[in-house]
Amino acid sequence: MDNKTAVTLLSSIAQDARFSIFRLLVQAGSSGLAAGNIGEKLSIPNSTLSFHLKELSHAGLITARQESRFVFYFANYEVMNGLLAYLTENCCAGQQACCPDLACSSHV
Amino acid sequence: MDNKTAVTLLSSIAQDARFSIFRLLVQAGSSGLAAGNIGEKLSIPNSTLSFHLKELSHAGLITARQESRFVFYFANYEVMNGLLAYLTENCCAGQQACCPDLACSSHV
DNA sequence: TCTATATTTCCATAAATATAGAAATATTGT
DNA sequence: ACAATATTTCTATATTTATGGAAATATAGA
Repeated sequence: MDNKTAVTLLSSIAQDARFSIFRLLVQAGSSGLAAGNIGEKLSIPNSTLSFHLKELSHAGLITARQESRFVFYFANYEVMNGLLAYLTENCCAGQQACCPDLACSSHV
Repeated sequence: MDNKTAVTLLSSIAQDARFSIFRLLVQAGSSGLAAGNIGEKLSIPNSTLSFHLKELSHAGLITARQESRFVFYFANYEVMNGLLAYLTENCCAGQQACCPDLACSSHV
């Protein structure tokens, strides 16, 4: 993970619609959600939805899989975790205990 | 933390210059960095830097403190951790073990 | 192949964001 | 008050990103 990748990933969820989409997919878990289903739940028009889904999948945060007539989308947990790890990794920068609670446990 | 706040925070670091600035401040730790110092290290013109510093501090990710003739900036670890916690909090969505490694430890 | 349904591309437009020079505004030491 | 230094605002411009209707492209069942 480098800055460029991190910024791309962050940009992909730093937007209302896409943040909501990602959360929905996170909650849907391994069964995923069909594109139409997402658009319905969030009241997003087809073309707009498609645009955002492409942004997310292009960044690598979600994955698409054709299933029958539908295209199912899934949250990519590993990539998300990679991003979080990268962020938390530098959160203490040597000096301990700058992160009071939880987030920094990753690189203990 | 709600979606709106999360998106604002994410937007504030989802940008090359600001991501670099934030990292620099994270590494600087409790001693912080003067604005001019940041601009020098990252080769960012005054006005551009000021714009980005305002974005970050407005979002709440960094804090400013006047010290002598300089304005020192500091990473706001707590806010950052709050964001990470919010992200990881929903990363498993009930079903366990969807987050193989580290990031999800926060809400165990 | 025809039809119905699902999703994506095309397109034009709108809105938000980033950039940096120049001028204005602090702040402090003398 | 003056001079020196630091930072911010103002301004215009450039660039990127978001939006959604309409048309095009899948996909699969009959």
